[in-house]
Amino acid sequence: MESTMVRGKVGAQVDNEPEARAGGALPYELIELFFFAYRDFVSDPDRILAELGFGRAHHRVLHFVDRNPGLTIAELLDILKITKQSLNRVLKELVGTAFIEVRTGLADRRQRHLHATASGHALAARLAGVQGERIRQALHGVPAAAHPAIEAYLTAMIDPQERKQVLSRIRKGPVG
Amino acid sequence: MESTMVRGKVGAQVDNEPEARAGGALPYELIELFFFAYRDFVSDPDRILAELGFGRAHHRVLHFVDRNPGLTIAELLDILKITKQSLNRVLKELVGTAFIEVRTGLADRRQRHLHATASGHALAARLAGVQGERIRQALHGVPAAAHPAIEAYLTAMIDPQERKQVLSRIRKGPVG
DNA sequence: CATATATGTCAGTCTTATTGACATATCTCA
DNA sequence: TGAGATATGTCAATAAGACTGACATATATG
Repeated sequence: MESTMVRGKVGAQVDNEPEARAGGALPYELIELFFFAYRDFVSDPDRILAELGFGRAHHRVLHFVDRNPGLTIAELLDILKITKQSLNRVLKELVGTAFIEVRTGLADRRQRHLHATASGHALAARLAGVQGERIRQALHGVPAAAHPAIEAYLTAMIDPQERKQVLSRIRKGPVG
Repeated sequence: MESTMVRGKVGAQVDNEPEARAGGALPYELIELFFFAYRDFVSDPDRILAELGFGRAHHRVLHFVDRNPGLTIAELLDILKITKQSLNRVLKELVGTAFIEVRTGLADRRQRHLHATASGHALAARLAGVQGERIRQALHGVPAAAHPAIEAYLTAMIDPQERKQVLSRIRKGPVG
């Protein structure tokens, strides 16, 4: 009943993974924990967004615009990995409700630079707040010494080819 | 107010979180890492599923049925937190393609007990395999001593009210 | 000027989810 | 036994979020 290890290592009675053997038991616990953890992680913002008639797509757009002021359409599409048609509706709604502001590029007037407005930033911060609160309480039950390992683990879960780009974007610091 | 006959409670207490802070900067890195990590985590199965004309919904159903043989419709709905109408199409397709088998309950003939077929189990194992591989390589870059902390962290990210139920479901062997 | 680039938009489709309303079989209990 | 309650199935309409394809416009660049 050691609560932490991946289960089934010596599970004699159940032969539940015949063709699964690619070199050991599958980490079912971590697979399912990740699923449930992520679901609850996004549920907090979902409730707030629903009050405003927004969905997760709005959250993602607002979040990355807030974190990367001046982001262009193309950059945002690259981050979100969606098509411009998908982005369009959501972005139009966020602009229409004045949570995001569009400024024509100065150097290149074809570009659109996106910025969160004051209310956009407030909403983004509120959404990040509830998610941050969940993270904070989760970290609370874990030795501080292990916190870097958690970050390292999540980082290593990202596709290697994208990892560098994602990290540089994440760590680029807010507002500026 | 919002629940149907099928859904469980969703209303967590509102954690009023006005603007930014509460006791420090928001953990933006972990917020974004979780987002990107989860996206890539599901991308591997997505590719396999696409070949078969299936989507994520099929994956989830097949996964939990495979892991919990004999699962009833009601139990599955409780795990997935979707409506029976949503489940229906997906489940019908999985049954129609013989990845899942339905058996009428013996004790209670109203119930339907779901089982993965041989091919269903093979597919489930293949999907869990690619996800497990990603997890394994991610764990590789983290000191083994910190592995329990990662599991503890993910567990703590789950809603407290659900945590116990989720854990018992995850750790219990196949129902048989 | 010709072409490439950045963005916008129209139209249609798909998957996954929703709510609402019923239908049917079966179990339970008074 | 008969009246509900329960477990599941199904029809219909709708929505969010994504997609492809095609085309339009403005601007930059060589």
